[in-house]
Amino acid sequence: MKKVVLVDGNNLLFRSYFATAYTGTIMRNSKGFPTNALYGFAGMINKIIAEENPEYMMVAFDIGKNFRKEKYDFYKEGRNETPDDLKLQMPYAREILKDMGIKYLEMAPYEADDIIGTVAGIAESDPEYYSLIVSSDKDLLQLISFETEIKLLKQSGFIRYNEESFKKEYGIDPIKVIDLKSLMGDASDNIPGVKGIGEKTALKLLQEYGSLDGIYENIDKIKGKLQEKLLNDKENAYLSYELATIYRKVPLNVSFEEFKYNGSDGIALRKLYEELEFFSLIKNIPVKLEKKENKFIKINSLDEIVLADPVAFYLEVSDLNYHKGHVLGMSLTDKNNTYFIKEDLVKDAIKLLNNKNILTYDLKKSLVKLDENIKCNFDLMVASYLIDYPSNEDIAYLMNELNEPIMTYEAFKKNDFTDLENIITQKSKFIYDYSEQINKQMQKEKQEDIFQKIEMPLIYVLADMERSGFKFEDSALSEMRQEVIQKIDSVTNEIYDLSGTKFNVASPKQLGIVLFEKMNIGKSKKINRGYKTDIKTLQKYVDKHPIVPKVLEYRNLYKLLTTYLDGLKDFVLSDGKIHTIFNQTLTRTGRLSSMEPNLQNIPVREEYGKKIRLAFVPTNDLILSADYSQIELRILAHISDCQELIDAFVNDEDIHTKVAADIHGIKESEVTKQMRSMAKAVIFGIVYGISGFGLGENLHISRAEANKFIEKYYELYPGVKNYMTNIVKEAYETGEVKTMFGRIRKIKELKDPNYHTRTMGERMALNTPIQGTSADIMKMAMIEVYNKIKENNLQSKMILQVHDEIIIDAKKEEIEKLKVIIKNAMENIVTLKVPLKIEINIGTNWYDAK
DNA sequence: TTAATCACG
DNA sequence: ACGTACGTGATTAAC
Repeated sequence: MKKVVLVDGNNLLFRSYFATAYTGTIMRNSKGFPTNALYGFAGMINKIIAEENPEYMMVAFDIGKNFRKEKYDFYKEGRNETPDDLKLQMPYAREILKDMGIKYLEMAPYEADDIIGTVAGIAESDPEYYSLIVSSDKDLLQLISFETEIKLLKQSGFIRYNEESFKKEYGIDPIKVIDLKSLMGDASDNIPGVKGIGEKTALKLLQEYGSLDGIYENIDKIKGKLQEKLLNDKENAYLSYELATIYRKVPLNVSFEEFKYNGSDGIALRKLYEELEFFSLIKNIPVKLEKKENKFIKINSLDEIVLADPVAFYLEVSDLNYHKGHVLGMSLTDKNNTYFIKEDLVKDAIKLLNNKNILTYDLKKSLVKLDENIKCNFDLMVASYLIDYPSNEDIAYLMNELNEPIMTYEAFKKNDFTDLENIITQKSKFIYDYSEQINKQMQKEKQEDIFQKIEMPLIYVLADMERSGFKFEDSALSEMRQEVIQKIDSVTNEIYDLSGTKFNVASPKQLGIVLFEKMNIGKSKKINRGYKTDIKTLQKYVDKHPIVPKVLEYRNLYKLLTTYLDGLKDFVLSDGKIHTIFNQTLTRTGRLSSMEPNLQNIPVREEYGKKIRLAFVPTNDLILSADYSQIELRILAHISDCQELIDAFVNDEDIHTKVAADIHGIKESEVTKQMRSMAKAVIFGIVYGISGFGLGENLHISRAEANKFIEKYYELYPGVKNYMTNIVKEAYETGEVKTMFGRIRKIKELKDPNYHTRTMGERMALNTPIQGTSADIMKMAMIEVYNKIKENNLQSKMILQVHDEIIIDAKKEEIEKLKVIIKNAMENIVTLKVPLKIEINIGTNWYDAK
């Protein structure tokens, strides 16, 4: 028998609306459109699908006037008007269902209950089908029969009733729910029932006399007050009977085949979820199993593979962190065939690609995992990144964007990689089919140079760095860890003493209440969940109350402990090293990012935290660090063509001291430390597009004073001011900005109607050419350093990049050679109007290499 | 899952 | 009148 799942759509919508609306503020998308009910609704539907795996499914809604109301004015009277915020969402519930591929029905003047009752009735008369009704409305219990079950939703979870279990619990036949309701009434629907009779009494009467008619036929046997109540309200009882009865002859003209559930239209549903901003749901969109032919050859031996040129390959690994995962399989596609290659043949199969034009997605993953030198010409992930297409580590995002729906890696993994062969062969086929199109687009947008000269060669460099890893000696930190734990303990106790209360200091919410309500140490901006308690806010009161510096100390120590002392050791693999993953296709400016763990934010600014770096040690002999000195400012001087700044760099002046001297109109020798650091803040702020307000906040000076600084700066360096004006203007005209080397960043924010968003776009326009050019230069330098190390047959390894710094795990006898190679590569990789300058430091660990 | 916080350049 | 410094990732508490 085939199961038909019948869902009470209105019931689900109301439930999910009121589940969150009571708090007063409801979920909305960024345009302010209410979405709370829809979010819950979509979630519930997903859950039903997951739990019931329905072959047939239908959702019923109320619509228009209903006949009960027409007949009895009081029906559902007194019920609160449906909130506008919920009404607005109702049409979208239908849209969601449509895109999910689920049939829905609505027909005035009938209610959802009537439609469900009718359909369940049809199923009963057809031996092929049986029904499962999903709702939290007990009215529907009357529909339970030998072929109709109900999943009654509760506050959490549900109870499933069939004929037997219902009888057992209530002691009456399901159909008698109508009689029950005619006696007890229903406050929410304003069904009167018999006054003074509730569920308990009504059930007892029905168990004894069978039905409403039975009760009145035997009314003489009922004594006293009860009899009086029943006689008084006899008319209401029968009226209630009529109202409570689900009408099961709605003139629907449907067949069960229309209810067949075949999965969602992934593309349309994705679009809709994007509009509603249900990003978490997008990831789990169940994908319709494509019936389209996905022909591939599953090979048992490599001899079966005959490859034309070019050929696309795709490698699937069992974990997004490929350092941890293992190879699941590979697929190859050429103009004739697609092959599936099982895990044990992968390493040999990859050799068949020698001397061919190779296309793939995420080459770095394959290089790291297979440890083979694969000469690949085209990494679709990197190419997509350059033209602002989805370039997630999961190819599914790009495929979905280009209307080749496939389940996300997350869903695939959750599904234990079921259907591996089918899924991954689709991926290599996709790479084969779409690479040319993306390549053309890349050429059109003039990203070819960045792609060929920077990003593709960089993949090999990064793969090697990731594979090398950074040796981590956790034992070097054991003393520090003990000390930090002990300090946290004592600081916590001091905080308890000073505040007179015990609470979780790590909880911003609790801390806010203690500081700003209980102790009243000052004022703080109220935010969503309480008071703002970040460093900037707390520092205002650092002298006001001794608890404040203690809280700051706690925070500092807690961060060190959780993120670094405890956090890092979990990433040490069996080789005693930490292998990060560099994300090459994530940032909007062209920088890299590092994750699992992030090795680009290891403490350095504070002496104590910096000691974490003691644990990062060489596998060779020494750690060598080479960092660009003020690269972004040099780039600013170059692209703004500001002669004063260019001269300062050419003459190797201390730029911050010079600017401080210029601003104050004094000699450089007269510049105080404070003046210098203020100038530094101004210079950095300018690069970020700071306002007088922001600078003032930062330097603890008035906004007017800050403005004066900025004005003065512009006056002294008109080229910079000029650059800022021009780049923003250009960005507005073209909708994008470029780095010196032509890398594009599109800035949609500039077209946003929101003022705040637009000004943010302006600051991006201002900053990106600088940050991005710096990233380009560093990438080129890395490639050069890497090649030179190879050419010279050195054993030393580049292992890390931190935006303006590279780290080498160095052999001590290679140090002098390395210094020359690195200095030459980094300083001369491009020629600007200003010199590029690096500093090199060497130590026996990362801490000492500074 | 999201917000708050804080580590880095 | 508005809101107020660019680019990242990890952890925890709170929802």
